[in-house]
Amino acid sequence: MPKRGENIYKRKDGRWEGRYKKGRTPNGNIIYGYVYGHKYNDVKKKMTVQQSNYPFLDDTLDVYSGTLQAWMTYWLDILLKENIKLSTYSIYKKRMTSYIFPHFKNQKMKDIKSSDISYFVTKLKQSDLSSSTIKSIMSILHSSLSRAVDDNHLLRNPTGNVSIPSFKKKNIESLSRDEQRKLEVIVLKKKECSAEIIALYTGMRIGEISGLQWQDIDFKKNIIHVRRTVSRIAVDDKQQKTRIHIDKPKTKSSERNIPLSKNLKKYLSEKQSNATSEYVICCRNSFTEPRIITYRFKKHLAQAQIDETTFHSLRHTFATRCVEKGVDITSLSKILGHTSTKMTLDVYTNSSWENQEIALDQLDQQLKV
DNA sequence: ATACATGCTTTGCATGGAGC
DNA sequence: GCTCCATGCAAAGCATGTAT
Repeated sequence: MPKRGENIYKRKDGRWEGRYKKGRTPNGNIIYGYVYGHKYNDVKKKMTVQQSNYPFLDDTLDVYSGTLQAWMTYWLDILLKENIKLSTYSIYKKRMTSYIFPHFKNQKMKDIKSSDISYFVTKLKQSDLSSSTIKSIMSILHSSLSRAVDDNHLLRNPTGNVSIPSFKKKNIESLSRDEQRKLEVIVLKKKECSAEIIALYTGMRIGEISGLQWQDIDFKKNIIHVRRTVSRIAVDDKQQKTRIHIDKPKTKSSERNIPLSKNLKKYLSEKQSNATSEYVICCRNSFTEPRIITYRFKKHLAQAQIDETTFHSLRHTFATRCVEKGVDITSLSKILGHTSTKMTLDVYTNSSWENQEIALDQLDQQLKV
């Protein structure tokens, strides 16, 4: 039976058709040859015969003669920049200039062999970078080189079979009901609007809360619009090394509407009446950058005598409470801004046994015997 | 169903400075 | 002198699409 990538498919007329590469047009498009047959196996045989006539396709290869550094810079600044977020661009730039360029110095891209890559990895492992950073550096290197291959500037990608050991995922953390209550007691006393309350009752991410403006809250329709994220990213600037960046949310599906529940509505409209800024979470009459929100959060945790945890765990807490209350997974996904329920399930299937029991009870109620 | 490649966001840790 | 915020650098963690 056909396998993915083999390029053999069954046609509507009942025949099998296989395609093999014959060469490339001047602008890099592949020229295919075709074989047909009534049986898959016939086609496969014919394909192997034909393909052996075209063993190498490098006649149209337009080898890039510049340095790795020149290629990667072109790749990032010209080919990639429009398609990625500024924050990603800034990370890539940093990894390139700090690790990749200093190592490969003026080496030409076409001369780099897998052994050079392995040596680079060895060097990185000897440094005290974490495996996730090494992975990230290597993935940048790998994707820039595979773009060179795709664009016919390089015969093969030397990073092909260099592997980095992966690492384990951590369990998600969320607050227990008791901890949640203790935290709420602390933050509800505050005069200013609390980021924690918003997180606990909407599940919004820290950057989203940071960018939340009063105009995003529709008190008539009872909806919170998630439209902005705030983050601090590294920039190429002599004056400043990092800068606050306000952008659209993480992904398309993150741009979403969250229902505004009754008590939260009451809480928010009270806070709105003495608001001093267009931003909901206010710091010096403007938005509060995520960093400051975490800073305050840690302080509140200490006051509430709750163990150290991350702000993101409030989002998990929200989701956990939703599961406990029997919110279905599809709705939860939408509220959290996941593109599919897959992510939601991946994260919350290992929630506590108690939750699973409740979920099963929910299921059980649908069973009409 | 799971793993991997890639993109994007948040956190950890360190330090410095304005303003009380 | 202390509190709170701001910044810099690095790492960790989250999310998605795609290949296996």
